[in-house]
Amino acid sequence: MSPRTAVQNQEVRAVTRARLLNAALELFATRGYAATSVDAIADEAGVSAGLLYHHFDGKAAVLNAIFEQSLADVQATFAAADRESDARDRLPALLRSALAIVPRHRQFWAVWYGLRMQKDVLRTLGPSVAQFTKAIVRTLEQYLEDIEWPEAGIEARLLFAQIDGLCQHYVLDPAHYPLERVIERLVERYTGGAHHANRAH
Amino acid sequence: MSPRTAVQNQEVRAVTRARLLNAALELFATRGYAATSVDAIADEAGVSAGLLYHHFDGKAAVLNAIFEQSLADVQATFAAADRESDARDRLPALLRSALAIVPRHRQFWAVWYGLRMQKDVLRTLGPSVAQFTKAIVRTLEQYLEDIEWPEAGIEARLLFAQIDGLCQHYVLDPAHYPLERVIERLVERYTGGAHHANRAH
Amino acid sequence: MSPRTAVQNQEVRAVTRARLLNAALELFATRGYAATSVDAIADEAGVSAGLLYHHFDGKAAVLNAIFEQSLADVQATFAAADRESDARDRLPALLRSALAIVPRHRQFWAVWYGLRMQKDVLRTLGPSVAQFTKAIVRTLEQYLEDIEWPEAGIEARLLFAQIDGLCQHYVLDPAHYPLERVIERLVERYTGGAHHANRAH
Amino acid sequence: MSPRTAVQNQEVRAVTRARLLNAALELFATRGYAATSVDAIADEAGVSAGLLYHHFDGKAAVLNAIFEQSLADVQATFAAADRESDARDRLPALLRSALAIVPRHRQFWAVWYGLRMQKDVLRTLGPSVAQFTKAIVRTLEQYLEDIEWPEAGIEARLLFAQIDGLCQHYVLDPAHYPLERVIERLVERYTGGAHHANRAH
DNA sequence: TATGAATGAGAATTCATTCAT
DNA sequence: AATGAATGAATTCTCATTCAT
Repeated sequence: MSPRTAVQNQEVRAVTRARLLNAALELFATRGYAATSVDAIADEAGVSAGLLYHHFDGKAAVLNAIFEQSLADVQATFAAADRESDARDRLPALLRSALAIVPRHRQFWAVWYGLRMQKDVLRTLGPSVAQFTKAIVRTLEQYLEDIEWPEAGIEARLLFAQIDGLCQHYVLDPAHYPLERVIERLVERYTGGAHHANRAH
Repeated sequence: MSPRTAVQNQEVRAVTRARLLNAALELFATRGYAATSVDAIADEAGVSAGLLYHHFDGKAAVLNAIFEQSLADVQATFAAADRESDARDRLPALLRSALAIVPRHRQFWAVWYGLRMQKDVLRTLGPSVAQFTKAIVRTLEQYLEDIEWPEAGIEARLLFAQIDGLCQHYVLDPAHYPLERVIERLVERYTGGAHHANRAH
Repeated sequence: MSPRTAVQNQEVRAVTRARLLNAALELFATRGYAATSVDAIADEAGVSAGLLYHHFDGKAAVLNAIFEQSLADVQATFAAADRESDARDRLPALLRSALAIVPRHRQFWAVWYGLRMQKDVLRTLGPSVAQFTKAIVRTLEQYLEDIEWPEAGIEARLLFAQIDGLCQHYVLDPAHYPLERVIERLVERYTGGAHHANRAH
Repeated sequence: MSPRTAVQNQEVRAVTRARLLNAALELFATRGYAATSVDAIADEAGVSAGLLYHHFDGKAAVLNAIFEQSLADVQATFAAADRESDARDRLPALLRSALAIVPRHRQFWAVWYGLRMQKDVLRTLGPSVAQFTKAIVRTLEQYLEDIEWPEAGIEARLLFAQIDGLCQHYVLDPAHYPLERVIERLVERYTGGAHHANRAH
């Protein structure tokens, strides 16, 4: 009774949706959310602007979908670190998982860093996004306390600053940023007797 | 026709210009550059939108002026650290100067962090802005080499990540961020035998 | 390919068509013709928007079909009054038939009253619709002349105004409008010696 | 300090506003509210579409302004009838004032009649508009009771139906409608001993 | 210097309609 | 017969910018 089968339709829809999301992600990342027009997204995706509205309620909904998509992956990865049985392994695991996440979601991070200063936009993105930053600091602080790092509260701020900062610097110039070496250096600092002796020599 | 003297006019001009810049800074910081209208800036400044065009060539020029204003101060402050005679004092001086700069230019940093992922905007801001980030990393690397820090290249990345990251985290929540303590912790890490022992014990 | 017989298909077609017309009537009546989208009609009818185009040439054709459907009934009812053998019975018969027609076509009247001021829409609805109003006045005038009502031309205007007006007022609030009593009052006025006493002479 | 004087500006603004309102009234009346585009209004007014938004919040606000403008005049005229000292004069005064109002606001009535079936539009027009019809019926009923007309409640419905209906029929064809004679006939009916003779006895 | 009316280009969004299946 | 993905034109609205005064 249906022209295409339901499955075929679902596939077509999924493909178009993915193309729109990719196009939007690309443009939001390079031009910024506010400076990207719906027309430009549709163009980049190779479809008409009207079609975007069959898939999303509007530009804001596209942004939302991007966040849902990427944050789910990010949180899943962080959750994996949390399942390490030995407390000493959690921080390295988390740091190394960042090494994997950041390049995989390079454009998403560009969007995120371009928006996170604007509270009105964040408000439209649901509470989990707004709390994202705070949640990470709390996790880091817990990990540091678990390995009895002194002044864990302050150190957590510094550690988070390092992760956040290097993530951005990588995103700004992924071709040249020595992400792996920087993260390994970071792992060293927070590993084993590392907090007794800062250098591995 | 004009009841004002030339000098009075100059004063009025300067005041209006400053009001426009402050208004723009405030709005760019909270709403983002692209999402801020010229009308909104003029409104916030308490003048007509038309008047903005007597002071600036357009919205982009206002952004430019904001960068000139703030970057000049930032660079002057960093230059002061550079004049420390003892190489060991330069890094602490630079870190502590950040402590002063960041709160003073809180809104500027919000604008900067909201824009720096967008290469097209940066291009309109002149080459000095685009090179800003790289220049700082080079300076940091130099300072670390001066104190014979091993792997200064990688460490400079981490150090910059920390500075950049904490600056943003402060800007995101200035009321609660323990900026001073975080920076002092940072100074400790990079002072004296600090690179031998990461903790102050 | 087709598991239905031709007869079954015809039945299904008729049902779908009726559902579409009902849905359109409902929506045109409450939102107005121009403000009702084809999608909304299809939704309300529980079919896809595409299917509407298998039954009608477009949105305007749906409106046309609604008019054909309802006007046919209206004119048939009025024609019945015309067949009264006694001239004195015609007017009461017509008035009482209105009592029956109006509630039966409540939504149609809402559409009609919402559109009849717009000459461009009327033009697309065929000449019979445009002449509808004038035809009724002529009939009323004839009926009044038949019972030798003085100034039948002017009185026909007033009588039509009453019919038209009460029809609208009923449609605006069918739950509370005392349609029957109002019409009976109207019948009284135009019955028996009423028009002798009715004038101030 | 201002380029044009404040008064000059006010005049220019008022002129443009009036042109927009006239253009909108004209188009709403002939094409209907929903079918009239903002572009068409601006075109008809001889200004750019953007300018409309310097004067009104949007299309709905234009409609609102039209209602405010016309309803104020209508209600003022009806209020004048209410000030007649002799109860017997009130109804004739009200009827004759309609004779004056209707042609003066011909287009407004076309808009009103084209919209009043759509409750969602009315809701945007403020409560006074929604209650407009009911308020008139109540007034008419009161006037009829004052002159001891029997069954004033039902008669008020009929009287209102007549007024409303003839108003519409006039609006539909102002060039040929014998408005004055119809209203005089109406005045006769409700004047003097008419209501004694008017009943079917 | 300053205003604010005015514009035109472009933004987001809606919608009647088509068409492959 | 029926679906729903897709389109393109139109619609509402925003906004940077100009200009007469």
